[in-house]
Formats: sequence, structure tokens, C-alpha cells
Amino acid sequence: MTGKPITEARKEARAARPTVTTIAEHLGLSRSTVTGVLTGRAAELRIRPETQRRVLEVAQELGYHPNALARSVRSGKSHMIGYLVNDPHYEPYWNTIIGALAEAEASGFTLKLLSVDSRTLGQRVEQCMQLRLAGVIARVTQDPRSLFEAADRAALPVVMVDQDVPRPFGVRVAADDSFGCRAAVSHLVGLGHRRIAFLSHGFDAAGITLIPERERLFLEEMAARGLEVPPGYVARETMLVYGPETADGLDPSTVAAATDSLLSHPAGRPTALFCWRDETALIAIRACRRAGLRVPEDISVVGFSDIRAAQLSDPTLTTCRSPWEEMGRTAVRQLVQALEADFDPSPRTVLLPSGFVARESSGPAPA
Amino acid sequence: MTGKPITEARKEARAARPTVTTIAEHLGLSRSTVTGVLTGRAAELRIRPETQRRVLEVAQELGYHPNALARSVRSGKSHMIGYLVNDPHYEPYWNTIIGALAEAEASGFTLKLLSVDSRTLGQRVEQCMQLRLAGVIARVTQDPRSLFEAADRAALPVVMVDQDVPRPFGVRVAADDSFGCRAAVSHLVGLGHRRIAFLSHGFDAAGITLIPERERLFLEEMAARGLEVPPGYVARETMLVYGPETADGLDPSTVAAATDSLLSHPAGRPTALFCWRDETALIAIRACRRAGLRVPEDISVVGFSDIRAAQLSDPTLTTCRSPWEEMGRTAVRQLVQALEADFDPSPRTVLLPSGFVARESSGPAPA
DNA sequence: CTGAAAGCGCTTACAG
DNA sequence: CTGAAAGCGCTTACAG
Repeated sequence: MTGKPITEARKEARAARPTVTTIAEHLGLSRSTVTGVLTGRAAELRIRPETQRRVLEVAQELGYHPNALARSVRSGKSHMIGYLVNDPHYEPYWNTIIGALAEAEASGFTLKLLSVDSRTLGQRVEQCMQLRLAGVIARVTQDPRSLFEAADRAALPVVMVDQDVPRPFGVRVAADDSFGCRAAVSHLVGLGHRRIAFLSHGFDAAGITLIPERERLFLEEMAARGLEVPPGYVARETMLVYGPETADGLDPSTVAAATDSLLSHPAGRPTALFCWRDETALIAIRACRRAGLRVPEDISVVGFSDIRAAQLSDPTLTTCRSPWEEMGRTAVRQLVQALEADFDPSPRTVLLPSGFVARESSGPAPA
Repeated sequence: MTGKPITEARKEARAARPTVTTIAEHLGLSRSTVTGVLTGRAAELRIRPETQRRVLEVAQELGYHPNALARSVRSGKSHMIGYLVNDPHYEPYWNTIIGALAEAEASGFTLKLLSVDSRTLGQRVEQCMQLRLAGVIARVTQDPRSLFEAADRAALPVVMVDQDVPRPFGVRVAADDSFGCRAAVSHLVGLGHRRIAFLSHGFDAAGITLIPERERLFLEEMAARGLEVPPGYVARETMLVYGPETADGLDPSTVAAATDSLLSHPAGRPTALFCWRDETALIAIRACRRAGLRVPEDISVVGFSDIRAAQLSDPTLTTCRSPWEEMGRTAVRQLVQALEADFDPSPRTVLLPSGFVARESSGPAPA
């Protein structure tokens, strides 16, 4: 009496969601034959065409979908890539995710999104292990050391995006900002600007410095052209912590203050402002106007990133273009290679060139 | 001679990635005992504390991570939610995804991102079935009928977000724009505006009309206040197809043309422009300036959505706030409920209220 | 308290 | 050409 209902229930469940066994029973074949057809090894196994047809037909009819999870268990490969992200609100980060998604799908992988904060990092990493992810891409503000260590132990490939890696481990994909900076300075100099100021940032979290080299690159470019940057011609905004309310960690008042300090600089007002990112540049434009200056007639403003708002603002923003999507694509490509034999496991950084796009916020230097 | 190397290889693989069996062998216990401890049923099974301790210790030591995939196969539940999205570039959609991610993780689910276009829709849906997703959230421009039908057959719960559903099936989560529209019109009328024009859109793809009722709601609100909307006071931009290059389907030139037609309207220039979305409003502001008008002194402009650029523009944009993130959260909540007993499976729409935020682009009507 | 057995859904050698 | 067997990693009754 006990065996019967259990079998009945199982039969029902089976009917609801057909398996290889269901199909085999339907046709009076063995499961191996069914799998043989379903995995495309029919020719190799010399399964009769008639049998093939019938298997396919019944599979279709029953609405059979092979269980990818079971296949993964069997094969030991999951074809899933995880993307650990700290703040997906920030436009550049999600553009990176979009690039990763496109490349993952093109390579036959699936992308799993995992959000992290300082409290959940460990938990998420554990989840990655349990889900048997093929690899993980990470862009986190927290110290990623624990991530690396755990991944190391489990032989889980990790690629960091747009972020310094604390020790020689794993692969890092980042943007090479030098082209953008060079192009921006060239552009401004070509327009007759000599007094160019830089609007930088003062932000660091848990010792990880975010894209800090733009300021350095600017100074290098200026020096290379023999142009002086008076002391105080580099001002700093203060970033807040990233979060849903301040998607980009921007505190407009500190940007405005920094801009004002540049505009009233004792060495004379700069004719151009190069800002470390677009959000900063847009707020700087606003501050310039409040100070009675026209952009770009009285002062040129250049940003960095090419976020969406750079095209919607008035004037549209001249800016350096960061290869966010390409960074995502590259991260996936690195991961996919890591799963193949020819993978070079040495710690390294893959740099992608930045670009530059001239729009309306920059113009000839005032006479 | 054949059996030996195979066993050896297996042992090695096992060593590399420990399983319940590895732990059991290590301790000379049976797998059931190990699982009992690992699944927290130790008390219930009255497993000796000493045994528990040893199991946990060895698990830790060996770096054991339970295989979530195998667990899913066994239990028949995956705890994965899929998010099918057509164009993740568009900021509002992205925000919805973020909301869904947060809620999914809070509910113990994991989120899988799947991009679709007209060519891949069928393929992705098949993928959802194969991955045994617990449910799917979809925001796609394509006709989702095939998605519904396939999901129907496989008993896969689907929630559509911000989108009309072609037939009475499944759950739809959308924004109720009426509050936003009412608040916007009230706001403008309160500022003394009477001649208010609406900048709308002419876009439909495969018969699916996107958020079309804002125009209707505007007209209703005006009528409710006895305010006349002269013919031609509703203009239309023409949207392009969404895509990586035009993340929001915006064609600035058609927005500018539509704005110009309103500014030179024979019945007299409107004192306020209500735009169906923020991108449109920002371009409209630009067009107004080109026409020599100041915003908001000469003309007020109001948008809809509250995208990031609305806060970065100068002037900052007065706009209706769509509950994008909350829509994502709600979609997940609906899905999670669908997996529980008390789920109401009747086709229905869950509406979330929109908000309103007054910023600088609106001001008193000119005298 | 613990182990042997059966099973989730799938696949791959290996016999015949 | 096809089937019986073994196995991926996990878990749950069921005996003892």
C-alpha cells in the first residue's frame, strides 16, 4: 500500500516535467538511446534514423527541456559566470556589466549578478563556490583580499575590473586613461588654452584608490608640453560613499566649492577645466555659470567617462571616453580563456585604451 | 588494469573538490551522517555532538562547499530567477534590474541576467526552461506571446514589467503614472501656468505600445481643471529603436523640431512644457534656449522618470519620479509568492504609484 | 545515533 | 544499433 502512491506521485511529477526516462518509457527504449539522440551523438552511435525521428518527436510533444542543472552536475561544468558588483547604480559599472553579459552569451555562458557590500562579501563568495561558477568578475569597493583567498583555495578564476589588485594574483582589466588625457590636453592646447586647471577627487575606501592616475596623467601631459600648472591649479572634490541615493558618490557642493577656488585663483582664472569625471564636469559647468561665465565662450570644460548625461546636457560635454563595455567583454574573454588549456595564469593587467570626443563644452580660449 | 587508473583519477578529482563522500571517507562515517550534520538536521537525528564537531571541522579543513547545483537537481528547486531584458542600456530598465536583484537576494534567490532581441528570444526562453529557473521577469520590446506560451507549457511563472501584456495571462507590474501627471499639472498650475503643452512620442514596436497613457493623463488633468489644450499643443518626437548607440531611442532632432513647433504655435507660445520623459525634456530645454528663451524664467519644462541626468543638468530638472527600483522589487515579490501556496494565479496588473520632484526647470509663469 | 538503499536527471563507457 | 550498469553530488526515508 505504501509503494503504490509514491510511484503514482512520482509518475505525476514526471508527467508534469518530462525527463529522459519519460521519453524512453514512452517509446519502449532505453535512456541511453534517448540521450544519444538528444545530445547529437546519433550518427556516431549509428542510431536508426527512424528511432531518432521518434525520439525527437516525442520530446517535442511532451515538452521536454533537458535539465541543465543535472547536466552540470554530471559534467562538472556550469557555464555560469558570476558578476560581483558593489554598486550597480553607477552608470559606468552597469555598462561594464552589459558588456560582460553580451560576451558571456556569445560564448555560451550565462551571467549571474551578485551584489555585495562589506557585510555580504564573504557570503556571496561562498555562494559563488556553491553554485560552482566557472569564474567570477568583480568590481567591489571593499578590500577584495578575502575574495581572492577564497577563490584561490577553490581554484575559481577571478578577474577584477577597473580596480587595483592588492597582491600579484589574478587578472585585472582596466582602462588606460593615458590616451584620453593626452587627447584632452592636446585638444585644449590646440584651441589655444594655456591655463588649464584640473578638478580631481579625494576619495579612498579601505585603502583601495579609485582610478587615481588621471590627475597624474594630466600633470604629465602638461609637463610634456612645457605648460605650467601653478600650485592650486589642481582642486579636489570630496566624494561621498556610493549608494542608491548618491549613485556616483557625488557631493555637488564640494564640486562647486572646488570649482570656485579655481575660478578665483590668485594666479589668474584658468581658461579651461579638465575634470576627472563627467559628473564633476557637469556640476563644474553649473558653478561656472553661477560665477557669470559662459561655457565654452569664457571657459572650456572637459570631462571623463562619457556617461549618458554628457550628451543630454546643454552644452553637450566634451569628454574622454572610457571603454566600459569593452572592459566587461574583455573580462569575460579572460575568464573563458582561463577555462581552456592555453590559459596564462600569471597575474597581470589587461589595459584597454580610452578615447576622446569633442562636443560643445570646449571652444577656443578667450583672447 | 583498467579499473585502477579510473579510480585513481576519480580520487584525484575528489581531492581537488571535496564532496560529502570525501568527508565521510575521511572520518569513516556514512554519507547520510555527514549530510545530516551539514544540513542542520543533527539535533533532529540525534547525532553525537562529537561527531558533529568532527564533520564540521573536516569540512572546513578540506574546503568543502556543498554543490548547489546537485542540491537543486535533487530538490527540483533552483532558487534562481531570470531577468529577460531587451535593452539593459536604458537607465530606467537598469534600475528595475537593480531593484529585482536586491529583492531576490533578500529572499534567498539568485538573479540571472538574459539579454534578448528578436532573434534570440526563443533561444533564451528555452534556456530558462533548461536552467529550471524558478521564475522569469521580462521587459522586452518584442511581442512576448511566444514567451508566454512556452512558459505556460512549462509552468514557469512570468512577471512582465512596465509593459502591456497581450492577453490575460500572468502578472504585470507597472507604474501608475496618474499621480505624477496630476502632481506635475498641479505644480505648474500653482505657479500660474495656463498654457501648458505636452511633448509626447510616436513609437510602437510590433504592436506593443510603450507607456502611452501619459499623454492621455495629461489631457485628463487639464480637462479636470477646465484648462484648454489647443489643437497642436501636443507635439510628438519620433523615437528610434533602442540600442547600444541610442540607449534611449532618442532622436534629438525630432525632439527639437517638436519643441519648435510648440514654441511657434499660432495659438501663442506655451508657458510650460510637460514632456513624456526626461531625455525629451532635457533636449527640449536646449531647443528653448536656442530659440532665445530662458528656462525657467520664460518657459518651464517638466520631465518624467527622474533619470540621473535630471540632477546633473543645469537647470536641474523638475520631473515625475517613476518607481523603477520598486517595480523590480515588486516583480520579484510576485514571483516568490508564485512559488508558495497562497499564490493568486489570476492574470492581473500590480500598479505602483509615481512621484514628483520639483527642481529648477520650473518656475512662475511669465506675466 | 548510524548505515545501506533508493533516487533526482543526466550521461558515458562497455557489452552484446 | 541498443540496453544494463555505473556514476556526478546530494538527500531522504527506512532499518537497525
